[in-house]
Amino acid sequence: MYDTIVFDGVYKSPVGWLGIKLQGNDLIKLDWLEKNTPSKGVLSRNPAVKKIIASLDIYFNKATHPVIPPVSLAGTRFQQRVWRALQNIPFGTVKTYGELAAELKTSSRAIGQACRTNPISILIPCHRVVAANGIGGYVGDARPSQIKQWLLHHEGIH
DNA sequence: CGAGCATCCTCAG
DNA sequence: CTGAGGATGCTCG
Repeated sequence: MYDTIVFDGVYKSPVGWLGIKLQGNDLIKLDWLEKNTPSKGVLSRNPAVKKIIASLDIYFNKATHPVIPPVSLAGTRFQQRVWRALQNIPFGTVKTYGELAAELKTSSRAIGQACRTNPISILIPCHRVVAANGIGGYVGDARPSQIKQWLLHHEGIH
């Protein structure tokens, strides 16, 4: 899946490993890893990586949403708009695809598509967007996801 | 332009 | 309850 991507660091969360990819000091990708964990590990001495790891620690240990470190997002103008809107959803609350669509004057499917291409998990909380009837999809899969359920539960949502 | 989406709503059984 | 089907806006080839 990420055969050609070399991450600058990894983070071991309670639900799986996250890969951290930088460009300069900006975070450009934070995504769930499958099985193989890059050899650099969590002990990177890169200060920018350490900063991101600290933010993730805050999210997973203190159960609040951390200040988002500098990111550089590659995407269309529409995707940037959706990703910015996602960052305004507070810890512990959810919105449906339809609600976000109404706010941004677009369609629910377009919201889902933009969520799917979000390059930065957790810090840009695409998991707080749920379907009108159920939990909705995650990481490109329309089926209910264990990770998404865990994250929502972590934020006190049943 | 056409197809594919992490959706939503309605309607028929 | 279930499933089919149309509406929807955006992206990619």
